[in-house]
Amino acid sequence: MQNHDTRQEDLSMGAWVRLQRASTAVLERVEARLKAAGFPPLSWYDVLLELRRAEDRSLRPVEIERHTLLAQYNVSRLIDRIAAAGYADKKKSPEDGRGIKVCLTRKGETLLEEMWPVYREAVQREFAEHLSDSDMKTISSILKKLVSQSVK
Amino acid sequence: MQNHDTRQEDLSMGAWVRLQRASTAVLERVEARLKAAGFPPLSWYDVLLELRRAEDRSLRPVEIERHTLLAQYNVSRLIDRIAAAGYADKKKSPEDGRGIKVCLTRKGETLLEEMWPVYREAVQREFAEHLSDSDMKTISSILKKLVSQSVK
DNA sequence: TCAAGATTGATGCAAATGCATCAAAATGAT
DNA sequence: ATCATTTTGATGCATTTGCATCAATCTTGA
Repeated sequence: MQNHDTRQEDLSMGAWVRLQRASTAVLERVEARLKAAGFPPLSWYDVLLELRRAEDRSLRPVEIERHTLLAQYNVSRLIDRIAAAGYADKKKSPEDGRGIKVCLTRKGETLLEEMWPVYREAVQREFAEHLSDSDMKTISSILKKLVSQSVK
Repeated sequence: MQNHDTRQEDLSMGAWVRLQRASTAVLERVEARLKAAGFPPLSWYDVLLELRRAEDRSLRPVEIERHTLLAQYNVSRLIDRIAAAGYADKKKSPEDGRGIKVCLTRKGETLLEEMWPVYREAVQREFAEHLSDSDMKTISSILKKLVSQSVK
């Protein structure tokens, strides 16, 4: 028998495709609810949330990059947009001449507070409502194995 | 106690975030392998595969839209790119004056055949290898509940 | 100390996506 | 049959992403 038999291959591809379809479908529905409520995309929320979690409510772009899995050039421009909208400030990093610090503004905190109930309900309705608590625990622990894996 | 208690909320949000992170991370790695091998993005493969599965190796754009969850305007332009590269032909639909039929070409079939081993191995290495067969069955059956849900 | 290399963040340009809208054809109700 | 409605597919425009590359600064090792 071959290294990868057909049965196992079907199983992997099926699970793979389902993972992609399910996460895309639900993400689109959640994003649609945020947009319908007049809010920016989820990526803005993610960044602002990371800022709020940080020590002094500020992070360097490179840290945001690591937290969010966004590409460097995307972080750079996402920050520009968020800052242009007044939800964060870009300040020179005191300890690293190359770097900047992205600081959450009061307006950014307010946005987080306003988005949260809408986001929470969207996830509830489009995701959590369809699964049991046990389902969620199960996929959490399985998917955890996929997030940080060795590069090769 | 409130309708949504904090414990349950943490559970849902945790599972939700993990779903998004995991699927994005693995998708990026798989796409990177395809690109490194000189192939077009996965969306091309998805479309061509749907064409090959179809009755006469052709589908109307609206059908592709439904199979792939891509937006209408994205399908329209993705088809243009795929056709421009010679992997499919756009023909007038005989039974519907509005419609077109997208037909898989021989070159498209060849691409599918050439991409398949690379795609298969990418999914194996970046996804399947990290999970047990039982894990894959489990997430398949759980995620199935999320794919087609009522619009509400 | 100082040169080589790595890290950080920005940006010009091309490609892809999202949005709104359009025209053409099909459908359906009267 | 006719007209309003729906469906299908395309497209102009703005936004976002991806790629390659850059300049500035930091780090390391001799």
